[in-house]
Amino acid sequence: MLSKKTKYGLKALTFIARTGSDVPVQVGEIAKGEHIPQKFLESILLTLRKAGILGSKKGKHGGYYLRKDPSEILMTEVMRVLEGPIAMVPCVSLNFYEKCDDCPDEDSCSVNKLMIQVRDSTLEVFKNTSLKDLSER
Amino acid sequence: MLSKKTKYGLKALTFIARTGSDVPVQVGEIAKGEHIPQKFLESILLTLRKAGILGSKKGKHGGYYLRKDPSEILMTEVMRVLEGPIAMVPCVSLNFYEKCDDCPDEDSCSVNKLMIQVRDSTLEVFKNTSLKDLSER
DNA sequence: GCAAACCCTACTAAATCGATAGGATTAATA
DNA sequence: TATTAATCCTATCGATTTAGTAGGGTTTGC
Repeated sequence: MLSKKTKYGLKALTFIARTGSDVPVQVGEIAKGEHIPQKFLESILLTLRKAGILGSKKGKHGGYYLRKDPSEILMTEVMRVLEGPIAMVPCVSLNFYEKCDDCPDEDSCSVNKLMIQVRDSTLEVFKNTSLKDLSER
Repeated sequence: MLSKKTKYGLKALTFIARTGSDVPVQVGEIAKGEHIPQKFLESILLTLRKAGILGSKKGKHGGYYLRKDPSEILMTEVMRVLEGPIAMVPCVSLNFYEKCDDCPDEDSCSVNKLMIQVRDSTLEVFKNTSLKDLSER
C-alpha cells in the first residue's frame, strides 16, 4: 500500500508543477486545494526539500518551489524519497539491498525471482514518468 | 513491502509443488525446510486452505496438498489471498475498490493515473506467472 | 516590530505485523 | 479402544509503523 505521505507528496508536487511559475507556493494553499492536513503536509514538503527536489523561501510570501524542471523530476526519485525502496523485498532492492535472514540461497529462491520481475516492471513505469507527465493529466 | 505472511506462503506453496506428488506435506516439514516459524506457518496454510488453494488431511499422516495443478495456480490469485489488493491505492484496485476521502475527482488525480499504470504492469507479471513457474526455478 | 511564513522536535492514538500460547478436533494404527 | 500425530481454531502480545497533532523557534517582508 502507498502511504498517505507519498500520496500527499505526489499531489503536492503536482499542485506546485501546475502553477507553472517560479513563485513559491505556500503550504496552506496546497493543503486547502488538495484536502491535506496542513501540519502533516509541512513535514512531507520538508522531506522533499531535504532531498533536493523542492526549494523553499522563508518568511512572508515564502513557500516551496521546484528545484528542477518538472520533466526532469522522475518518479523513481520521488518514490524513493517518500516511500523508500521500490522493490517489495529488500533482497531485490537496487538502492536499499538487504539479505533475508531466512533464505540461505537467493538464486534458488522462488520469491526472489518473482519479485525481481515485479521490481523491473514497476521501475519501468517510474523511470518513464516525470512530474511533467503527472501535472499534464 | 511484502509481508512475511505472503513471503512464507509463497515459499510453502513452492515447497509443496516441488514434491511433485499428491501425498500431503506436513507443516513441520515445510517449516524446517524453509526456516519458517511453524505456528505462524500453520495459520498461513490455513488461510490458503480456506481460499481453496490448498486442501488438507487431518490426523496421522495428514498435511496439505495443492487442489489444482501448479500451472493453474496463478500469482494473481495467491497474492490477493495472502497480501490483499495488488494495487497500491484502493481507488485503482480492481478487486478491492474504495474511493479516496480526499480527492473529489479521480479522473483529474495524478496519483490515480500513475498507480493504474503500476497496477497494470504488476498484474501482467502475476497473470503470467504460475506456481509451476516458481517451482521450476 | 509584527505578522506571516517555513523549520524542527517531540509526542501520541490507532493499526498492523509477526509471531506465540494453548488447547480442540480428527484420523491412523497398535 | 487408547494412543499418538497431525490439523484446526481463538486469543493474546510486544514491537513497529502510520498518520497525524502540539508547540513552539526562526526567518523575512512590510
